[in-house]
Amino acid sequence: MTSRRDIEDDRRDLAAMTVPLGRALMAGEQPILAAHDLTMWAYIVLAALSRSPSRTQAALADAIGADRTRIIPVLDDLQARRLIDRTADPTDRRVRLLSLTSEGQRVFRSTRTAIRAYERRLLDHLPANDRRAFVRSLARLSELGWSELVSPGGQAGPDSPTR
Amino acid sequence: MTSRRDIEDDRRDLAAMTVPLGRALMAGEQPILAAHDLTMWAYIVLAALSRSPSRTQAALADAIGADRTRIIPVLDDLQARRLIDRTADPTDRRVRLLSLTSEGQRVFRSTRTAIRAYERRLLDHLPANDRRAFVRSLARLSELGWSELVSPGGQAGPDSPTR
DNA sequence: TATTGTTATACTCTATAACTATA
DNA sequence: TATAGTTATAGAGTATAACAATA
Repeated sequence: MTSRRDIEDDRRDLAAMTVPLGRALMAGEQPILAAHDLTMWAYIVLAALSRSPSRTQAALADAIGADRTRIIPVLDDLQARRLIDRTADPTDRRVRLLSLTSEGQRVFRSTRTAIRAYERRLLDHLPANDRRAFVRSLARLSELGWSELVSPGGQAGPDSPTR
Repeated sequence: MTSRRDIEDDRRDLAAMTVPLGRALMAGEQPILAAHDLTMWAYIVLAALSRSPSRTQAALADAIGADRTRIIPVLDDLQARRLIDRTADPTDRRVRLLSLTSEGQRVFRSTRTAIRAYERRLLDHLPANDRRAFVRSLARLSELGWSELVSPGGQAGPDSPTR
């Protein structure tokens, strides 16, 4: 007879399930983002600034796991479209203070609402209990931080990539 | 008072949690794969062939969501190391029959065992119930296939990428 | 001298197109 | 002519390095 443990172990690796799922989720968001005239990176920036304004671009890049140099064209565009404010700090003119404009907030909220509707349709494939546990677990693992994810309970492990 | 629904909706997007988790899982597997002298793609190929041998390279590429052209150097290497058999089908000499050698099976199994141990340490961060529900849900969603993931219950949606 | 932001360059991964051989 | 496999090339996305401004 086959034990419960054997059954559970007969599955794909977590990475082999998680990575393609992530790609599919990004692809699923794509048309929604396009309908709101946002790129993925632009949306990520708006989301980060909606959580909290940022005092430097480097801090923002760090918060979203992006390279410092890569968000610059994104910020240029968002600023030109008046979705973010980006002003030099008077007390340290090297620094750029970043925050959402009210229009930026509006665009972000409406985009996120559409994305949540998409996610709800997707999660409908799971029974209600599992659905809650799944989202909760995902959130929990996401909070862990790079090094604990890469080598749980363990030593150093490989460095975090810039993104 | 805040409703349960509001609390649940105050979270990151699924993609924003899933994609970084996937990257971390890949990074976590990296040292294990290196210790077994395998690249990620080599491991993916071994895993696919362990599930079922493949009659053509194209079918294998398709099964693992890879480009036909990209697995070729991987197969060259695995063959040179006697981890896979790769012989021309006598009935159609265009075709390459692919299967694991017994050494390939051994390497794959021992690598997967190490990866499972890593995953277990990681999943220890979740309560036992959630852990089971999480893995079960991940498996369920993974079975859905690209188009259902991208536009659940919906229309066409963007094409699947080659990988 | 150190740091923020920026620009220019290089690199990695992936996809596309062109070629060979079989059918 | 169509298909499997292969090779060579081009493209996207990303990271690295060098630079200007400010502290």
